[in-house]
Amino acid sequence: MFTRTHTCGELRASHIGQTVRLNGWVNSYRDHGNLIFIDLRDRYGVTQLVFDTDDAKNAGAADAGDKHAHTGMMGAADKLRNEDVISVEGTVRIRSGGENPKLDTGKVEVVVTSLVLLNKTENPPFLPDVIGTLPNEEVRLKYRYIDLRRPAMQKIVSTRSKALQSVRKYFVDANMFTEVETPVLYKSTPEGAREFLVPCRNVPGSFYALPQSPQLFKQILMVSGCDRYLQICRCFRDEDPRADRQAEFTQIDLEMSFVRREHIMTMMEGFVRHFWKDMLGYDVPPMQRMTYRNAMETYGIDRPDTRYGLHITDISEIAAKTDFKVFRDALAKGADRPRFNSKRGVVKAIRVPGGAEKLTRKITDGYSDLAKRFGAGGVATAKYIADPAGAKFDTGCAKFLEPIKAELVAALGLEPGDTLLFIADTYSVATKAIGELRQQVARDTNVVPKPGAEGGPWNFLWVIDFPMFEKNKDTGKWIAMHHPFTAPRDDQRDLFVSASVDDDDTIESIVSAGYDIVLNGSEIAGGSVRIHDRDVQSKVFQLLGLTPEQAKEKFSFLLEALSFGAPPHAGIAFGFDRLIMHICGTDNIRDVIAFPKTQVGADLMTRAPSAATPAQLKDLFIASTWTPEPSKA
RNA sequence: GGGGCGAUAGCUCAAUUGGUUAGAGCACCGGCCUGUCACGCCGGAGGUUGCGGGUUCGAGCCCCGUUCGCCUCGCCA
Repeated sequence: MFTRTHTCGELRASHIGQTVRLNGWVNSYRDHGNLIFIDLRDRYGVTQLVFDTDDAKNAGAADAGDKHAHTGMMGAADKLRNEDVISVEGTVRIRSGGENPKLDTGKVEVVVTSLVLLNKTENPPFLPDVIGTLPNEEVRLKYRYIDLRRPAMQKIVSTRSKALQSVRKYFVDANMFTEVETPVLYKSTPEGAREFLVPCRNVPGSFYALPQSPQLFKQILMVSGCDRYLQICRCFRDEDPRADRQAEFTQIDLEMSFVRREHIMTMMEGFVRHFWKDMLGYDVPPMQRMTYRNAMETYGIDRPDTRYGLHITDISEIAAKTDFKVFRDALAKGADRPRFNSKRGVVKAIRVPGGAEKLTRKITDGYSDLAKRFGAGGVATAKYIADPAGAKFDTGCAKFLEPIKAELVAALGLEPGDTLLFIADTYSVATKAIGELRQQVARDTNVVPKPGAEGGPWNFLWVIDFPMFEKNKDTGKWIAMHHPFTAPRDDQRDLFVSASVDDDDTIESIVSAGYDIVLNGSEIAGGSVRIHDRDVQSKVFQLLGLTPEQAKEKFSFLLEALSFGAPPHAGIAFGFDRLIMHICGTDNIRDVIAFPKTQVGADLMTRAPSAATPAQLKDLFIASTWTPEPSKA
């Protein structure tokens, strides 16, 4: 009936003379009266169809008809509009009007002898064949099925599909991983991200949670002897989204038994190499490694973008030698703390080459606002300029810098024409603020290369040696930096076991066996060697402030499993959506998800979430406490 | 929860510092056109300027509130 013989991207000069049937959407039409061109589109491409009164008759169309009388096939072709779905039969021939080099099928056209209108469309809100600006995202999301017809979106969808195959090829086919599915209805463990809850009808008043990750199941699988586990799984975190983050996202979840850090890093680096080769033909060079401390010191962030310099320098010792109140006050904070302690007062600086010209007063004024958003007091600035009497500091806090000029020039490699930016505060505040500042300066001075997909460098990086714990600013309690099942680095075990609950400085200094993969400033994977020793796991819970009773209530199954022959194991999870973003060169995660959600978790197409009926709630023993706020107007 | 930006025809955008009947391109409807490929030509229809208040002789424009979308801080073990 309408079984096609070819796709719309398939026909070439070699098909000339053949009778073919094509199905697809009307991409555009050019109506010349008794000659009508239709560009027919499917996901493989576009083919030009011709409806010609004379030709159709010559080609043997049963009912060629006449457009002006609105009869037969010509009359029907005259009524075709963009996005109508049609099936046509016809003959392939060379284009007599010259080829169209923009189309893969541009040498040929199909003279239609039979037209079937499979489905007439309403006037669509926008056309997949976008000329100029895309409609705004609200419209694209509401009519997602139209947006997905766009070739650019079709390409992403198929790239994502190919990527899934590539993942399985490496792990399952080549490296003996077993793909295992774990529950989506899961036990609530209210550490970490906020969870989505699912009421349980059979046990009134109780709830499942949707998993933030299958972390504990995959560890239990290791105890089960699974040995090498893979799951391409959906995870749920009820937190506000960002450009590269959705509440519902996909992870490539992995775990291996009988390995330590080096083994799993080698395996995963092999995957990255395979994946980029498979997807883009790119050979990933051996990946650099950077410690967390080095990343924080030099880049002010745990996922450094190493495609550009603008390195951060700690000038605390030099800054102590000048009488600048901003520096002095900062350095007085936690002066008795160890060198890298989060509470120690520090002064950090960035040298911006050529900044004296590139960074206007307006731009640098904005930097203080940026620093304030991250808790710092502001940004001190000074230009270093050429002068007949020798290069000198100018503007900003210049006069305070003259006494330490020689040392600053040596420490920072200053050249005339540079601008210096300073942030002075506690280690944790100054580090974060100047790390954000560095990225803003990079954007302002145009030193960020195009993304790798557009020909820029792919800078892969392992970040290792994370702290085990960090302090929660609000509660003052220790929390696991990665998660509570992360093991201390092998050489830290004695220090860890000896740490007492109230010894903050020691707890802060313990290094974990965690590792992240960072690509161009974006975290694409994170994992760790896991704790496989029940006593070590109990100690972690203790340091996190869980009583033995609480630990048992929440994690008894894990502690029991660890005591019944748990092998050493380690794992990692890749953010699959982010991998696809990099491969496709987009900075919007919604572009790589077929049916994404908005900032408030809404699906604009289906209108989810929606209210439940009283009957549904009654079945679930749920009552809502929500009431609309009375209007203030 | 906080900050920023935005919303005008189906879509993308205009609309002089608050002043006539809110315009254009594309899409749509009608007509013409036999070699186009962003086809062309003639004509037409299409608006609660997101919504609700307010200021004003007069509001798309100013003020307040609100809804929705995007970016972001917090958050994301």
